[in-house]
Amino acid sequence: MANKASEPAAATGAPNTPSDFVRDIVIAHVAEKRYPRIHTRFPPEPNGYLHIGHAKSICLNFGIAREFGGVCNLRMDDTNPTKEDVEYVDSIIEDVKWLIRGWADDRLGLKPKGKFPVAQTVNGKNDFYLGPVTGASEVPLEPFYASDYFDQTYEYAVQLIKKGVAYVDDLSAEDTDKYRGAPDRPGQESPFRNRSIEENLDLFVRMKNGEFPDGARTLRAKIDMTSPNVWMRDPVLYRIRHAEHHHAGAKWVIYPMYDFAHCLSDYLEGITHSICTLEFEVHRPLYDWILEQLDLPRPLPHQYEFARLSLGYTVMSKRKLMQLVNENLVSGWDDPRMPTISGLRRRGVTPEALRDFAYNIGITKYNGITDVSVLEYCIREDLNRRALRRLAVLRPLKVVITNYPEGQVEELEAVNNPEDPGAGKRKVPFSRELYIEREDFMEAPPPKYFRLRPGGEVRLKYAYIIKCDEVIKDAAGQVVELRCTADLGSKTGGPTAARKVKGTVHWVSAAHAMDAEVRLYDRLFTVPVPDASGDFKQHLNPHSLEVVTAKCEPGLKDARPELRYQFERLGYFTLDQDSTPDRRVFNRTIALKDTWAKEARKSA
RNA sequence: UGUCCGGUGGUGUAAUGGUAGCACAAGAGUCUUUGGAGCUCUUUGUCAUGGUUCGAAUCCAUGCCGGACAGCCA
Repeated sequence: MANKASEPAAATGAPNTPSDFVRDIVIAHVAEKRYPRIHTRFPPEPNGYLHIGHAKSICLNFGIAREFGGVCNLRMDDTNPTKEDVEYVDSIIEDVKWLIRGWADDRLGLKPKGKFPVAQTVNGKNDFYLGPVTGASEVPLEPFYASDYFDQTYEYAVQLIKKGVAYVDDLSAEDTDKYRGAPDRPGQESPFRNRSIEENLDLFVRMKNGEFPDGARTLRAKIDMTSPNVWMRDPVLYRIRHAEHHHAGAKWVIYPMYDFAHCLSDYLEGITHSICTLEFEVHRPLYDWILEQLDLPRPLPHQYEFARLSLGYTVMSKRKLMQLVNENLVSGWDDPRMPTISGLRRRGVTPEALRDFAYNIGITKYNGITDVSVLEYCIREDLNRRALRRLAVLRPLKVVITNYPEGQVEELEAVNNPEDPGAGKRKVPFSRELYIEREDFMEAPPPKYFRLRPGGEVRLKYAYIIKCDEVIKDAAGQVVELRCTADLGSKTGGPTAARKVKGTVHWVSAAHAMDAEVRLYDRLFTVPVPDASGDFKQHLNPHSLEVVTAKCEPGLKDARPELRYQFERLGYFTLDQDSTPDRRVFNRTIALKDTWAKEARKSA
């Protein structure tokens, strides 16, 4: 056991509650009773599958909701119909629920299907609000959608125009670019910047009505073209897109930009802490500006930024992950080699392991690269506790026990999980002909090799000590079979059971073995930072997937997809969805630590 | 040569003016019917220079280095 709890739990007063600068801020706000309730949100754009970097954000946002008695809304940030799709919406919902189940699912804020913000009066002012539903509900629920707020967003845009702080611009995209200037050079005002409010109003309505083609005009905030912050140089608020929206349908041909929609979505939902990644830091003045221009009666949300996750030996951007999928370099978004949540799930990683990982890496504003070994450690630690031990041979080598009677079968007792006595025991059949791992025999082994060699002895796990008498080879000189004799008194409880033998080896009875397809995964890339320069795909690991036919103990016929298995001495495995009743398919989630491999590498 | 944000062992993070700690990684040992797990131990760090202070990783100044930002993407 690590000397720290794997689960943060402020609510129960557990000692190892996560602590970071974001939570420090929340703690201060709770202390001063700044908000009636802490309300966060997780707002992915449905333009790809969620990855482990999103998992970090989910754990932060739902973790805060959980620790401070708040709510975390799941919201689709879907303001760009040309890039989004319901396939992604569905996968996001599944992944989020999977990751927080049994941990923060009671903090998940959803809303009744089809419900929109409702008009209300607060302090004599007009307002819109859409609150969350948590827990069980009699009506069907769905996530929040930024696209459900298009009516309100439009309304707010009109308010900005009436106030004289937004205008319709006729500049082309190219010219908008030119007029913006550069970070170290001020921009210039658009010739359309000083239209009358009436003209702006008229033009904006006509934009909405579809009178203009894509790109013909935009609605822009009127701020300051000379601002040192490029995002304050009259940012675009609305653009024209004659495209059907996956959620809003065909109602709109103008769509709000992220900066305009996001702060308003936060406000409409009553979000208090809008937590995002560092690249939005320069957008924060705009976030605040928009909300402050509108005369909003309720407390305004505030934005806080933290460093996104970078993991070694993988890529994290949705664009690059999509490239791997589209170019068939992986089997799909849920390929077990992908850093996606669905890929990790299929690989056999549990939500607990992912949450533990998120806890361990912390939250800061420093952009570093996290070592994959941290993830691997969290996965192993979790699986070591829960995995059922089984015997399986990945690369079989036949062994005949010459002094063991032909036709005899013994049912030997094997421990299911030494870490968990409650997991019980099982029987595995033993007979004269067995398979052992090819790697567990060497004709001319290097020093410190503890396994089988000609004339040497090794313990068969849960069975006998055997001695290798004869090595049988084929015409090509390949070792194809070993002839051994067993010390028949060396079985557990036997007279010579206590004899010390250096090595213990796993095995499977040949006659009883079940064949299974086993997929062995390795890291997807060969270098720590594949996208450091050039084409990241040139660093793909050609050996990231190896498929073998393994010999498994017969009990593995009953393997269940929700369980985790350790094939002893090899690694952790889980049943893949490609399994059929006739053919089991296992994914290797992760190999066991292999100090022998390290030793062998050292001497090589 | 713009604005904003950062810089603590190899990596990631803590210490919020008072003993630089934790985890991973690495190494040594112990134990073991998994070369797994466990247990014990070890190596390695405050970007630099000044200043404030009894005392600075922490506050101030300057410098250096790194990141983000110039989509009608999010």
